[in-house]
Amino acid sequence: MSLRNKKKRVTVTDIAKEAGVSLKTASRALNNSPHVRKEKREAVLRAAKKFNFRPNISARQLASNRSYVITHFYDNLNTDYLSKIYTGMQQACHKHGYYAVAEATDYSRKNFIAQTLDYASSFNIDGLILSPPLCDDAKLIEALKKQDIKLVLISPQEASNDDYYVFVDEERSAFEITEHLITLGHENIAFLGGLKSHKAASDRQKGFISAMKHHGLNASNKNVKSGDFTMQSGHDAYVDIMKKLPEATAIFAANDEMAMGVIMAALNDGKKIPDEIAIAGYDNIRFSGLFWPSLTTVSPPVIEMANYATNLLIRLISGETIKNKRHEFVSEIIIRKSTNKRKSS
Amino acid sequence: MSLRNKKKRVTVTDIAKEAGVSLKTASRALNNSPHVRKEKREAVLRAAKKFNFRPNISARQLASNRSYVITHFYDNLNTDYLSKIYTGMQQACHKHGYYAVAEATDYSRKNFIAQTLDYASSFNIDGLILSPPLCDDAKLIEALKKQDIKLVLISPQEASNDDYYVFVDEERSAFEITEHLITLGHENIAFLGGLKSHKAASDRQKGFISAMKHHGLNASNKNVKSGDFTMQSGHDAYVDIMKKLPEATAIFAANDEMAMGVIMAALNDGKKIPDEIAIAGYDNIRFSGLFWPSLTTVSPPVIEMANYATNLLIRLISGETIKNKRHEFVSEIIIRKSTNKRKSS
DNA sequence: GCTTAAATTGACAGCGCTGTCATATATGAG
DNA sequence: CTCATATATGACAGCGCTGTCAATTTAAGC
Repeated sequence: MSLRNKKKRVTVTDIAKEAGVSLKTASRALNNSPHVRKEKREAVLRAAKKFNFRPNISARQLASNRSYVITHFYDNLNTDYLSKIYTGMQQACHKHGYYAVAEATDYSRKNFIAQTLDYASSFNIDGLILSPPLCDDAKLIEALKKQDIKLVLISPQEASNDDYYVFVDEERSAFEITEHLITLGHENIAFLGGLKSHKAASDRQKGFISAMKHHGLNASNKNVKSGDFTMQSGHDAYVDIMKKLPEATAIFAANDEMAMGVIMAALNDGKKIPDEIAIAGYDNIRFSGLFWPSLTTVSPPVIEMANYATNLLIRLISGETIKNKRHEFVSEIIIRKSTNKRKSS
Repeated sequence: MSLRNKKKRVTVTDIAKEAGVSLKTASRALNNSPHVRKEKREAVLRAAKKFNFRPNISARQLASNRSYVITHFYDNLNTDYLSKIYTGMQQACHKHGYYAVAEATDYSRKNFIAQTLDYASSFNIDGLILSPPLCDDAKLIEALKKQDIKLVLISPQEASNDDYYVFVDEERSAFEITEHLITLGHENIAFLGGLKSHKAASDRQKGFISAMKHHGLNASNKNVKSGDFTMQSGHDAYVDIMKKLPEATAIFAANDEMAMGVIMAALNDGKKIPDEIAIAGYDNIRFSGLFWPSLTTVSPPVIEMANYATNLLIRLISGETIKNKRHEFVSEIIIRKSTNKRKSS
């Protein structure tokens, strides 16, 4: 059994001595407790800085019966998305001395809820971030709450009055990117949507339609197709669109993968992109910037959302009462090489 | 300050009582210490199971002056790769009661090493996983070792005699996937390589050439091009290849992104894939399976590598002496829709 | 200035576990 | 069967911090 070299650690006791206060007062000052006189607080903070003090997280965990661990439960294979969430969590956790952990779960498993609860309690998790699809499982959420585990949801499909959550206005972004195409001079624009059951997809479609109407453009059945979010379906949709709406000069797909499928079909069809046909996507997956031509798309601020959610969670764990249960984010429109001014033919 | 409900926790003391042994013996049994008689060990384990005992990690951390945290330091934007490493670490950490943490660093920062050391010591990290490019920074590694932090490297470019590392045989996989093309009947195969300074890329090129030679096929300058790993460069390379080697019926690119660029250029060129030209890539990025046509490629077992590396690290932390410093992995060839039998024209 | 309430401070115990070291028990050699 | 050696076990302290609660100081009211 080898042990880490016992370099003498700087402890709160050392800081307290240096600052001329008691252990407990030093602890309070270090933890931003409001019940510390200003001069003492400053003395403590000065001493901590001088000694380059780092609190021992394990000791704090043990004494306070909290884990200082925040876990993101997910069941999702989109590593792009997961990484962004993790990054945002990390940023927030760092600042407050928490650990961020990401935990894959198997949503389809029979006793999923029981296993999840078991995990959360055995690791003594303080707070949980839930992303789709887990954030829409009312039973899971209820069970977790019963265990007194704090929760923040990311992009739930249904807004609940009881839950804290962050979300992004999909309709607005779809409106904006459609408007971008219109501003470029496009008038015959097709929309390629996703599954109807998917709320985000239908929000995006709403945004498209209202932008078209807002600008006095046509948005009938001829302009709107449905895919299943795969590249293949984007490819097939292009063929279909060109049959029914050959005058189209722009296509807006409800996700990047379909947009890429559209691009490939268009190239295959001998069209120049973006000059003969402009193509926009949605999501800004990592590959969108690497694709060729790079894709104009909507970029949801996932990192910021996760950061905000984590901060919120930490405040909840600390016992703060927070009125505002929801926080809205706005996506950024990223203009790349797949869209351009309509060339008058 | 709200506190977690104090449900009575099951502690080692409870287990010890139930099993009729001392606290310490129970602790030993629970930790697989060899110095426990069989019957007592079994009694303890039975009691632990009966009470559904979960050790309190914080207490263990505090008492043993170890953090039970393993961190992956990286400076890499490839979220696919990072997620896989994290998954592998998680699997291993779970089994041994460790926490897995992933930490982005900024390698280009001036005082990078100092900051990294500071981080590692303040979080009391027990062990570190280093991936490219960090795993090739001799100075960093030396500094870390001086702090008595255990290290395992993933895929370092240079094999060191002092370091523990896992790696994958790139040359062999490139050989195999080339052979796959040859078996399909292709004879005029082009290779699209990467930057020469990149060891993996040149290993892949070696594999290609030796497979060609092994089967008595030509592998001259005409067959070998260089790209820069981007999709755009794959596109450009296709045009170039078709100029110099118009009889080519297959192209093997040293990474998936270039392979996708090749596919797009080929489609644009009016070629049917895979019937008129077969295309293979390398890396099996997430998008390879979603691409259309889906990409035949080489899939390095990143999760397994990270899992192994983490297990190794945990053993090192526990003080085991391990002779074998290196462990080799073999990639899998994944055959999808971008390659097929050569159609005799 | 005196009383009362509020804010601030500190002494102390103890979170649940492991390391140390002394003690007890088993095994082997002769 | 005895002594020496190896192996197994347990008593105890203490890791560094926070919660509790009582003691002290300060502010407020009149």
